[in-house]
Amino acid sequence: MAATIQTAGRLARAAGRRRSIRDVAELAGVSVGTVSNVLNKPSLVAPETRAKVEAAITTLGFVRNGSARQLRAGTSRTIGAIVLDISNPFFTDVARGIEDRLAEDDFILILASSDERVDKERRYLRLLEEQGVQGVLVSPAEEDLGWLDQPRARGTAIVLLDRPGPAETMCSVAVDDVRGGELAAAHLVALGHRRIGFVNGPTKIRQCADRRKGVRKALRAARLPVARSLVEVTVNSLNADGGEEALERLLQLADPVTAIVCVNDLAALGVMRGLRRGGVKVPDEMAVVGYDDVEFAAVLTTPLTSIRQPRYQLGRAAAELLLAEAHSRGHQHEQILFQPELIVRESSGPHQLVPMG
Amino acid sequence: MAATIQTAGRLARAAGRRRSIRDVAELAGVSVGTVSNVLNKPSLVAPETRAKVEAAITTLGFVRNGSARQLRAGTSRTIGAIVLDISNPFFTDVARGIEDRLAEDDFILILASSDERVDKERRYLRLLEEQGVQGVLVSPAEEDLGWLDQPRARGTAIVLLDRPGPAETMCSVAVDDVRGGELAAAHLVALGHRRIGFVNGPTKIRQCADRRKGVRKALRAARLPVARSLVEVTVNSLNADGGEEALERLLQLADPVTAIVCVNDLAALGVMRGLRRGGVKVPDEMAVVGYDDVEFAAVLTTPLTSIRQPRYQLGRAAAELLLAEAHSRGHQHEQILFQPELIVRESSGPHQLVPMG
DNA sequence: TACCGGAAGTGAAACCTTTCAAAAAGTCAG
DNA sequence: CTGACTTTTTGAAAGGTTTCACTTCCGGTA
Repeated sequence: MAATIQTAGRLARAAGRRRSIRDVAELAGVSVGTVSNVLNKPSLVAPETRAKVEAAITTLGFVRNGSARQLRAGTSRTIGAIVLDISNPFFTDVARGIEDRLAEDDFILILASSDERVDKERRYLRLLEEQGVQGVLVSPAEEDLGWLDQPRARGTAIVLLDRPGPAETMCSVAVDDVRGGELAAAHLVALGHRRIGFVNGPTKIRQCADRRKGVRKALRAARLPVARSLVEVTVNSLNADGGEEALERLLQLADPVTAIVCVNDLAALGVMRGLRRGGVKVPDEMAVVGYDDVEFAAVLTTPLTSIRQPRYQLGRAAAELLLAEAHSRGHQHEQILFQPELIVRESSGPHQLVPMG
Repeated sequence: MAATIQTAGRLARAAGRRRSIRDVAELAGVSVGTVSNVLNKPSLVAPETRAKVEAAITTLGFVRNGSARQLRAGTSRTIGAIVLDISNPFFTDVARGIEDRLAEDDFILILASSDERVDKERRYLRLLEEQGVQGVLVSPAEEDLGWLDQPRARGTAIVLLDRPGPAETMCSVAVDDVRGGELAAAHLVALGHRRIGFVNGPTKIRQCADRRKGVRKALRAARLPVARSLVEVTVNSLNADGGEEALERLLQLADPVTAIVCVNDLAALGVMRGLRRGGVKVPDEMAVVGYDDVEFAAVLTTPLTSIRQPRYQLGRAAAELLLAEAHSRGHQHEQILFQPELIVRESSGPHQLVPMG
């Protein structure tokens, strides 16, 4: 698959070692302390001196040695983030939010993906600690958070990402999944639907459990009998095929549903695909609501109603909290819970009223 | 939108400073040199001594100071990558490939997104240099690569990502976009199409220019008159709306096309959406081919034929090259060009033969 | 002229690790 | 018991920056 088309040319690596602050000082005819001041506290240096030093820096192509700086100053300008899966658009947007916020304070982000594996998670945390990061944002792969105690005791600030934290003891940033499920179901109920299908994943995944809770809550709030108005279908793979499979089960019901809530957009896509194949009109004969508001939800032939999470804001807020925790000594831990948003599109139209059983 | 639900709890930061190798040595009753050896060359240390030291390390919760290590040893285990846009799935997959390859050699990745802005690009490169990275993978925002000369002269290894490099002088990894365009068009020609629409973006974007070249090449190879068999439509925004807009123009032609190649999948999605709205059947009345093979291409109601790029492999190869360049002194620069792959799905069916003009 | 005070610049110590020459300890043959 | 090894441990130097107590340099005032 790969083809090397060219292979030639010798490495032309610069001969000498990297220039140090001492070389700059020598060329500029000042002491090392002065060069350091030009770099860090320019206001303390006379303009002409500063100019001389800056000139020396450019002619030599001097680049500050971050390790030495960090070793001496004892503080870095890096933050780590350990996310569950870097190729998940959710975390990509979160990462972007983190990065943007950090850039404002001239921090940089070291991003690591744990692939939901505890061993990688821990290895990365250790590497980040060694790197001397000011703090780490973690979206933990497991329920148990005990492994974070030691690093915290050592002074590494930690903020939980996409996971509500144990109150009082640490900072966390998450989105209210219960509310999201509630929004989706309440929307359908408001449209007149009285029998709703819910395509869910395994409830040992927190998100699935929470969203389910929200869906049931919405029905109860509308004084609908949950047992009769909600048909739950659980699939193991939360993708389009899983959705289509779930749909088949829902269509075989004696007492059919008129609307379907899916725990994510990929599953919703499968449901919509199946409906089209079966000639069921969306939204006239079946309303569909997804979750996540992924990129393609808006651009489908029948645009998909979905629940949007403030992913970018989540990242920004997490970074904000971490910077605060890392900087100020007397810090109050905060648990921030973002609210998801219902984005109504064509896939959920008003239900043509049928005589209610 | 955000609501703080809890805010309490005082920071319980460990009192003392971080434990150093000296503390470990003292507790274990050995010299610092021995502790260092346990950490770096355990085979040199007698088993009992090693055990004592390891015990001391765990009781103290010692974490090696990476800055000091790097300062002294002169070499880090970090690699930087500057990509155009971290929220683009293309780069996400590439990043994953990079990370996986680096992990094998116990390197970690510092990932930065330039947002296609030259200033951010340069700022990040500087920060990475200061961090003492062994090398940097760059997908440059601009044609000009002069700004990479200085860092390279200073000894920072650089590999171009998703951009064929100037031969001989540096390593690069890219995907053959000309070939991709060729594959798409050749596929349609093979199906019997003799008049093909091409929805493209501005040709100053390299990818657009290259893919266009490939499309034309395929037609010439089939001995079709390019002027008559190819209808090019250029849109500025390469998204679904752009695609739908381009479709409208194509449908108004006196001599209509029977197939459409789109320069990316999002545009293809717009085209398909417009076709469905207009009641044109895919693939019977119009074949559609996209480019990128994004996640949703396979799960649409009419799955989309597309061109797949070996993104993960691209990342792996880039990391491989960078590690090689950073390690071995007498290094031959390599330009790797990956070949894209045609993924045939339902959206491109055989063309029902009409009498050829 | 002598002295003062503030601004500018200096230079050595400290940060924590790795490295390496050399010392110490242990092993074995003679 | 000695000498010739090998294995293990030691201790101090080195790496580049920041920090900070000091010195130097000035213009201005008494």
